[in-house]
Amino acid sequence: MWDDTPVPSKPSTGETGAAPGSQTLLRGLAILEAVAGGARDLPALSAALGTTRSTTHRLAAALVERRYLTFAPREGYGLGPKLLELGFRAQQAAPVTRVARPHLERLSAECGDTIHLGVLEGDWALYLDKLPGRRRIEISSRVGERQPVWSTGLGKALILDLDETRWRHFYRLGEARGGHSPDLATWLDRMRTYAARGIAYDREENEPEVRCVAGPIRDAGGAIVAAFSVTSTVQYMDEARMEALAGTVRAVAGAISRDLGWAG
Amino acid sequence: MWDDTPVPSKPSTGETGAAPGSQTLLRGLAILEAVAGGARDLPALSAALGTTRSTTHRLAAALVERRYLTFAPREGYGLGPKLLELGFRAQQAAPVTRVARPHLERLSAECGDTIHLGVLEGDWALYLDKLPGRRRIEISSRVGERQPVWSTGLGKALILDLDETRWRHFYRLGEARGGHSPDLATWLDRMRTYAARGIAYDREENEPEVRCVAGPIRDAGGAIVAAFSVTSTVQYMDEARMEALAGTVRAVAGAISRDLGWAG
DNA sequence: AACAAGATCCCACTATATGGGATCGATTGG
DNA sequence: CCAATCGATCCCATATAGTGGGATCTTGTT
Repeated sequence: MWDDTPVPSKPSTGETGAAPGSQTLLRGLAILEAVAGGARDLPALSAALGTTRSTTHRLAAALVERRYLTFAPREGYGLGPKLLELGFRAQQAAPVTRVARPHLERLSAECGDTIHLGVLEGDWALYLDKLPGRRRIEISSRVGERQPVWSTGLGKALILDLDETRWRHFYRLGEARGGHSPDLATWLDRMRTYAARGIAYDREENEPEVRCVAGPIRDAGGAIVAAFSVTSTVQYMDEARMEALAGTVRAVAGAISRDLGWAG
Repeated sequence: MWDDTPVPSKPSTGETGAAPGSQTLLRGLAILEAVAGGARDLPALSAALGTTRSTTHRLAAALVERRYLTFAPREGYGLGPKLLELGFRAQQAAPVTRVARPHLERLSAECGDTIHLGVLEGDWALYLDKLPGRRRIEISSRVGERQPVWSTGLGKALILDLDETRWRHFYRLGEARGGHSPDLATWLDRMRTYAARGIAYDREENEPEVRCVAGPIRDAGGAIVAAFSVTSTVQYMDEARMEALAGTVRAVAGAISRDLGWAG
């Protein structure tokens, strides 16, 4: 379950990064994403792609025929069952998801907060699963999406075992794309604390009002292969609750890890 | 196992349904499905598509670049995070799934059998969700897949409210594609019983050894919008257990329906 | 070190996708 | 009730975008 993001190395042909030779395929995928983004009818799709009705219609029709999209006369286009199937398979491909699910369900029922499960994919934290939680607040995150490692509790839990050189690397990645809240020294200092306790926090460092507690999941070899986080707004997450959650999170993380063969 | 497109004996009219004009897109989708089917490297993909290395590579590269596939030097291709995201969204698009999940999780924990959630899509039962269960037996079904209505417990639960004319229609669909176990009269008779009790069974009618109990889920208007089934092999499902499960299934079906606004 | 297998790149040819426009069906409103 | 509108679907001449053979590079194997 690894994937490194290739860095565009050809400055000659322009910055687009779009390797030509598959226009039709890319347009088809763009349609999928446009529909996921809420486009319901042909004009909307044409606008999103910048193609004519004809072309858009032909591609959309092919996607419907292959069940990647659904089409209903009065409602327009929707995401199709084939995506359900492929998405489900992609999720099952990572054994972590299947093993962690029941544990996280139980935790979710118990604490009522939003729970995320994720892995390290290249320099990013990739969300594999999400359990919404009972509160009416909506945490804006999506399964399949990438988040910066340095700023999220989940990301920090994923790199708990790495050395300081690598920690700096992740901090620098964040620096490159916009200002940080904490300076390097503070951030490293916190990471050291998190590493020592085997739990990572996020105290509104990234998003105001949003706090979370995250724990690392280890495989049989003891390596961190995934992490999960319990997220809520500050009103449900005072210092006392975070401390209490730390214990729970550590216990659940241990249970999942043991299911993966971890002996620690 | 395969999503087959039936090949007509007479290729005169080109009945394949493949609307030309999107070869590249269709090939790209075929790659996705080949990878889902286990193809790991370029030669395997080329063979599955019947295209040259070049073409296959270009399409696969585009899919990797768009995160629909992953590629790792030693492991080859895999389904990518984008599919996770789209699949998750497709699932959330049906509110039933979200509402039913917690109830089904609880039921799953309680009974340990495989549970399916599905809706009626045209003349088919479409699987929306699947909870594996604790037994080591594997029920071969996939989320996003379609099953015949007439032969599965889930399918029969979906059409419980329809009239006999429509029942006959579904029975005829099955007849067209291979022999039935029960004759029409028997089948209709059973359907009447199921309808009267508000629960559908499948007593190895479809697959030997496989039995299930299925219940209908109703929306605020009382219409059946989905159904779920508890499936197991006959060794875990004697008559007594089926009777016991009927009560549980009816209760859970009612609870989910009430969450959807049903007042019954 | 030479070999083998797979991935990646390149380029001339043509099969393939493109978009303008015509058609058709359903909704809206006058 | 008919006219106008909007969206979906179909058709076809054109050139553009995709194809595949082969060269090249990378990585693991004997």
